[in-house]
Amino acid sequence: MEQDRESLGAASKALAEAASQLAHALGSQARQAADAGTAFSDAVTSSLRGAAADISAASATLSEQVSRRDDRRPRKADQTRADLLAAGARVFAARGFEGASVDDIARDAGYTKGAVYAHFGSKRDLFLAIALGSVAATSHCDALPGLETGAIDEPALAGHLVRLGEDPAMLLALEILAYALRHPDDSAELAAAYRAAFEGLAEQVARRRCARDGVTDPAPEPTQEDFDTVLAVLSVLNWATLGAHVLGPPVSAESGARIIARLLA
Amino acid sequence: MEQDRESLGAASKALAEAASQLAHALGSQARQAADAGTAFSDAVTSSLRGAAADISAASATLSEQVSRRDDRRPRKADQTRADLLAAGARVFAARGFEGASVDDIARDAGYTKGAVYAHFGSKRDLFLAIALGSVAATSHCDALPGLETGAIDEPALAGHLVRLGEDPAMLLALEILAYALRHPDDSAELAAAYRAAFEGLAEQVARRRCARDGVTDPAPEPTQEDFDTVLAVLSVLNWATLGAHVLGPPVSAESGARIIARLLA
DNA sequence: GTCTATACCGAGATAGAC
DNA sequence: GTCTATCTCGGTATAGAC
Repeated sequence: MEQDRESLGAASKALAEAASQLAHALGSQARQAADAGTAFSDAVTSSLRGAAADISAASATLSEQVSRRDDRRPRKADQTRADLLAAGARVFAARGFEGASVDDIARDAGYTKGAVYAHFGSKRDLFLAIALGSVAATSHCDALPGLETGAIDEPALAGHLVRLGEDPAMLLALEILAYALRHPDDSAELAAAYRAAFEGLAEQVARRRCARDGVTDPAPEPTQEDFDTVLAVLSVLNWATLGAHVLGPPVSAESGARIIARLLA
Repeated sequence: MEQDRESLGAASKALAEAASQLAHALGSQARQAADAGTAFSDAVTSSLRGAAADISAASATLSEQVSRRDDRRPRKADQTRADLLAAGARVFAARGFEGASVDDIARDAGYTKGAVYAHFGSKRDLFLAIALGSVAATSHCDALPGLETGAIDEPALAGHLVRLGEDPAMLLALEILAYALRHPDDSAELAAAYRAAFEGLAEQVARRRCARDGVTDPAPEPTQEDFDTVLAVLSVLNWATLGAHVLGPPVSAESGARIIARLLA
């Protein structure tokens, strides 16, 4: 079943990556036009999130959704592209952007360097494609079990955090953050993807608040306090799960779960 | 005045680095003996914290404290060593461990590679010395203005977070975390330093709690909830300040300040 | 589209002059 | 202690066969 999750994740990233290329194109245009590019970016990222949601909804009919036209050919290229993206996610997470070599990634995917440069213009392009796909993928996922229903099961949450801590995607997220901080030119599109994930969580928190207060609003506007809460939850989600690996007790998934429960009370 | 802070910081790191070498030696012994090395490590780290506290207390008589014996010589070597450590902190923060070259660091300090290898056995050794010094230095510093007194000045806290976000040391901390996660063999001594910082903050939070409740205990034992609070505060301190750089509003220092005030209420 | 071969450069680390 | 010169290796990226 690990294989199932793997292939599904790879496909998910492939779709998100396709959308990211659109984002890249739009981002470049907006930057060249030198006007406020946020309108463009936000439009793109909302479509990104929509695509990611589609994946989780209809995983069976995924391949048809990816290729809107020309469905007859076997489309071998998309498969190796997805393989390379998945391998890149693993290797970049394990060794970082500078530490990972293109050869490592190609071999991990079962190909050679030539295949990588046939699909991506450079190591940087490959990383950006992976990063955008990764951020989009984490934005749609059930970030916190039982967030909107109102019942926070603390042990279940702790288990969720343990799994998160073991997930290489967390280390990849750390590397993406570091990359964005060190490469301001590339950070704009990454930021757009992050913001989409952020606002999605804020809406969930707003709904939770309304449910708690007995207000029936299908799409409440998140308040400043909701945004603060999301920032706190995400901070703990990221920092505490990784810190637990290095530090051990008293830093632990259980501690993180208690804090998040406190923040959402 | 930037220079003053610079030279003081360099000296601080030099002292902490001297203590770190002791920690390294002890750590190796403990690991070879294959018994629980935590007792050794904790003893070392508490001495580390003591040394760091000394720095902030008596910055004027610093050079005498560093060299307990043989005070007559000019000790040029210690100066360049400190220069290299300070330059390494800058360059590692800016480009990461793998991205930074030894030549970059040497040039930033005003020397050449030869000087680096005259003082440090390898790039890894240099990084570890810097990492241990950096963690120890942040452990003693006034992490949060007005933490123990009980009055949290939210605007002042926000200003503090803005300065933190601009501090290259935050990016260095990110890199140290990534390095520790990717090099388990080296993470033990880093974890010890981190734990010392963590427990120092927990004690402050415990004192704050006692002050709030009207209990007069000069050295209260931190509770589990205190540790949770520290984890949350540190998570926000690290993740939110860095995230604000990439994302911009609604992720901001003000948001982080509000959260921390909420956590300490 | 994927491979092999290679150009080209910069990395970490060492040796020996001063 | 510090520098210059150099060794060796592995990196990104490209060219061209198949």
